[in-house]
Amino acid sequence: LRDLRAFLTVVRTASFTAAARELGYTQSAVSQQIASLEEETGRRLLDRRPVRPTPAGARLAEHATRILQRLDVARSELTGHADVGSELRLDVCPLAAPDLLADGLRVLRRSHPMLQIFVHSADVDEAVGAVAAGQAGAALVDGITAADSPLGLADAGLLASTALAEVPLVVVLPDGHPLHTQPALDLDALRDAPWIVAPSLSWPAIANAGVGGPVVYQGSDLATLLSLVRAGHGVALLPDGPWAAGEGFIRIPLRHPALVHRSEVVTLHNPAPVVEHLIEALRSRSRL
Amino acid sequence: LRDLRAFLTVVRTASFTAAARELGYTQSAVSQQIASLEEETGRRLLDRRPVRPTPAGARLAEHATRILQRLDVARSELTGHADVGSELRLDVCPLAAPDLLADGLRVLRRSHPMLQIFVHSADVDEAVGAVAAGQAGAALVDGITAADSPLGLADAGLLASTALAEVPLVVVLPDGHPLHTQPALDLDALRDAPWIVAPSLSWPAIANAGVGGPVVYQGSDLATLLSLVRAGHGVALLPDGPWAAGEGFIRIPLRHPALVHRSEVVTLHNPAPVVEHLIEALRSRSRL
DNA sequence: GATGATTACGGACGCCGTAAGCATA
DNA sequence: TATGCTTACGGCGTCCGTAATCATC
Repeated sequence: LRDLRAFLTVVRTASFTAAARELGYTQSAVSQQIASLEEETGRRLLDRRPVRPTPAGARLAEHATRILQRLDVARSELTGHADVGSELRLDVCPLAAPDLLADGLRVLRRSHPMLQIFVHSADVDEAVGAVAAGQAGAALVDGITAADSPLGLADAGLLASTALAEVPLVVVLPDGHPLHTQPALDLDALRDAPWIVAPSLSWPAIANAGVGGPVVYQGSDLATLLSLVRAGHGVALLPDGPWAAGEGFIRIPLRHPALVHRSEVVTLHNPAPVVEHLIEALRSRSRL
Repeated sequence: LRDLRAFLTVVRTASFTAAARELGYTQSAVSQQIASLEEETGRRLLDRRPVRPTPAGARLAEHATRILQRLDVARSELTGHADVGSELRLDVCPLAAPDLLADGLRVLRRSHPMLQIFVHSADVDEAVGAVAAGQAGAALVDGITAADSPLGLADAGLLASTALAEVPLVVVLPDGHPLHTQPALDLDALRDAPWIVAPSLSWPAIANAGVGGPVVYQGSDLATLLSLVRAGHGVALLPDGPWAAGEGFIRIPLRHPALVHRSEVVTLHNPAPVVEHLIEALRSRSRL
């Protein structure tokens, strides 16, 4: 039902008028669509002036997003674009296998010299959404999970994902932290620590492992994050690697729970040949 | 798009006529709906005589199933049934926390003496589907996963699930099997073994761990499964517990990968009060 | 009083049913 | 030849746009 699309647009733009313009309708039509939805559900879905979803409306918006996302994907798969044009958008999360990305791009530039590649830095949700919407040809995403377990970023079977890398996790502590002499750490020991979260690390996996405590900063930038750790404002959890090097803090392997930082490449199930080629290049250079 | 519902019904019944009857349309209407879908996608979705989905049609059916499932859930959540009537259907997988189920039912019968409870044995997909369709009030499901990791049975955010139990896994070998003296086993050692799979154990998690080999029997019954193991026809992977006891075979703990058998209870996000009560009873008796 | 959501009403399009056509077992 | 899917066509309902109304900042 196209009412759902109208509803989502209204929620996003917080305006009937703006939504109508975007969808090519009159504001009257949008108003009727929302009224139709509210009558059908028997509940008020939007507060007016300002236009905001009610709790029920927010829940519906969640469902509607997923529904339309899957419709988009279904259409993309069925229309089966022969190949991407002269441009390819690639959404990447900052910590998702950056070394492999460089290799993959090199391969792609050699085999498709005329292809213009837009590398778009994004968080996981944005990257996955871009692939689902057909805006990006592929997404390099990452997250925390158990070894050999998929990240499960999109709805089941919605998108295809290929594992690229799994690296150990390290707890990053400021020098002089009470725990900084430990050879390895359990998350339990840091249960009430102030966590500084790298944006691309899926916090739910950690929260699920029983770690609580106030989050003092949701970093969008690794340098800032590390400087905050250095200043003693909190501790961070990062994939081991060169980006976690520097002065003023110490890296200690995470012992328990047995989690890893995993990178995957996410695409449609029937990607364009260029994208398939990229995936194969990435996969062949992966250690998994 | 109600075309999708028609399409799914046609696929399920393998007949335009039967689908039309079930949906309250004429066969002509259904034919037009399918034609509309095929024109819109530009691909043949069904073979006729016999009526079977083409590969593209099968893929669309997968998407359509999920889409309509989520629509059902959205409607259920929004209409917000005050409470279940005089009946409550509970779908349970055979190995999903059977001890907790017994406790939960006892609590429920005490607090709601007039409630008639239908306990419906089902596999995971069936159970989850029944909850999504509003046919069952809750489902007790199980599967194999890493410790503290959700099973991820439904699409993200579609249903609410609560962890009930996690128990170690044991490899069940016939007496005299070459490996039967090992104190613990890695799955690698059994890579090419003939596996006998308990239906409620999610095979993908095992396959993902790298275990292959032909599956000689997909059991629907634990006694049969164990007798097959006893007869030397294969090896099985089961949650540790009394159901895995008996003569003629031996249980050996699974050491690697670090997987557990996990049970969850799955419901709508806003279940009826009776169901909420059941969940609370289960949760409070759980060790998680 | 202006911006913006709602209500009233008329026209166009889409969708379903009836009925005829056609292919396959 | 019979079953069952497809095509043709007509009526009814749905949905959108225009325009007037109403509410809120």
